[in-house]
Amino acid sequence: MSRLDRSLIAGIPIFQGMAPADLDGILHKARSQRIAKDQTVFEQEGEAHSFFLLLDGHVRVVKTTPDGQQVIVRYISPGELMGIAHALGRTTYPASAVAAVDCVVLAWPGPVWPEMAATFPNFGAGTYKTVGARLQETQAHVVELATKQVEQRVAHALLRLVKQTGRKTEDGILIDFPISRQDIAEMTGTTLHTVSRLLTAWEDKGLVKSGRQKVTVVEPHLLFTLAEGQADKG
Amino acid sequence: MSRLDRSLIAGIPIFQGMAPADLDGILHKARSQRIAKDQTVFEQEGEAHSFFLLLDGHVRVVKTTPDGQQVIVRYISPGELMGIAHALGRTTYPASAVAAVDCVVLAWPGPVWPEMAATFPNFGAGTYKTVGARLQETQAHVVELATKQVEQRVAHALLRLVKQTGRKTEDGILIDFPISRQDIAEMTGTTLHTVSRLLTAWEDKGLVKSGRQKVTVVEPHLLFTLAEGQADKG
DNA sequence: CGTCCATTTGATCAGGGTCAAGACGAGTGG
DNA sequence: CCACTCGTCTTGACCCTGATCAAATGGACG
Repeated sequence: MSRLDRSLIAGIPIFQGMAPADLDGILHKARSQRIAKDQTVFEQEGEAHSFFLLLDGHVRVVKTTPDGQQVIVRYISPGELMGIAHALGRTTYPASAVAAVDCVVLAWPGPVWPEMAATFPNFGAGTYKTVGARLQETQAHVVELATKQVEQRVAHALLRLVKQTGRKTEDGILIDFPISRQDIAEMTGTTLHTVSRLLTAWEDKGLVKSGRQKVTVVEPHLLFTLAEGQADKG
Repeated sequence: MSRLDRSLIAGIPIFQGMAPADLDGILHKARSQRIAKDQTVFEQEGEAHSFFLLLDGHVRVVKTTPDGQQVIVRYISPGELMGIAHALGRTTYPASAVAAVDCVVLAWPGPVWPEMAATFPNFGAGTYKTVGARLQETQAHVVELATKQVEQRVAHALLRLVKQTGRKTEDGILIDFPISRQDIAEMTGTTLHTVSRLLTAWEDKGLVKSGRQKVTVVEPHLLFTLAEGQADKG
């Protein structure tokens, strides 16, 4: 493996405020790894030997039920940690992480986590803050699934993706990695058929443009009003 | 306020392995507080001035949507922490906590959290482990909402409550605090009507016995097979 | 050019939400 | 002690959202 340059991680929030020598020390413990599209970074139930930082690409975190159904828990963007089971006192990964495109990650052996957290308090605190933020998001997702209609959930999911990974194009804001109807269905607890029907309806209304594994949001604001649309069951 | 005796907290996992003097030090910073049934321990969006340990009673943690719908995120049992927003880098509570029965809690001012975590590493680690465990549970809840039928979700919810707070009676295992059909509906993303129908159906089959704000599970194992019952949408 | 996968779209239908009444039981005030 | 009230629970009727089933279309890629 080649020497890793500290510029790789200098700009990442969780390493903010560390001395160059510290960054080098952290990188020294890491190995860099490429993950081809559709390959897994780590697998649900697998021994949690490492934790990871995504340097480039997009990763989806997926939980699979015993009967084979899948739920996409979240998408990871560059600069985010993943597989931090160790920080939570777990020894196995609770979900799988699949590269949505070719990715580059840094990997550290799990056992160095406590060491790093002790040596660099900001890193430890940042990790916990990440975990806390994810707990909030996940709880918000529970509320959404429990109280909102499918249309609102799908609209919200698209808006979240746009915010997280949107790239401006002449048509509108493009979700910057390949995403299928099936993927959107697995994020929102519905079926690809329903997602397809919603997208074509929205396309007719000019809210989005979409194609094969591609979605562009043309009118985020209108989509937002749709996402907030009135209540339902309960 | 009267002096707090260390026996109050000596048996609680998160304080395990601390010297008596440490326990006294921790208690010295706490105040004890009674919360009458249906009163809130803390409120969603409110300034997170304190964090809490439930000593006695049962508390439900509730998120309310802008349009007034409620979702019960979890029930807290004696010995568990709640309102630990500070540990997650938040300044407001993300949910409300309501006493399901008359309760006794210990409360610490939020700002002492970092101090306690630094002084008692086990306490800090224990808190994070709690947060991690809750993240896992919440993600499992998302998967359940996204992939399971209402009947299975309600069955699971009852089994969780039985495991958490069940008390053996001659009829079976009683959920040890008042819980309404509406409460169960808010835990599972359905309506009180559907919960009522399910419970009467189960009662006819001899799986449960239930009454006003009271549920006893007679045949946990049969209920479990029902909860695991085959797949569905997706 | 053929194969495979993503997508679309129609038809059907059922799970469970909504609407509407009532029954039941516990607590309250007279 | 009784009447009343309020909140919980039950139950029936109806119907809508969205899942399921089934096929066909259309790109992408080897």
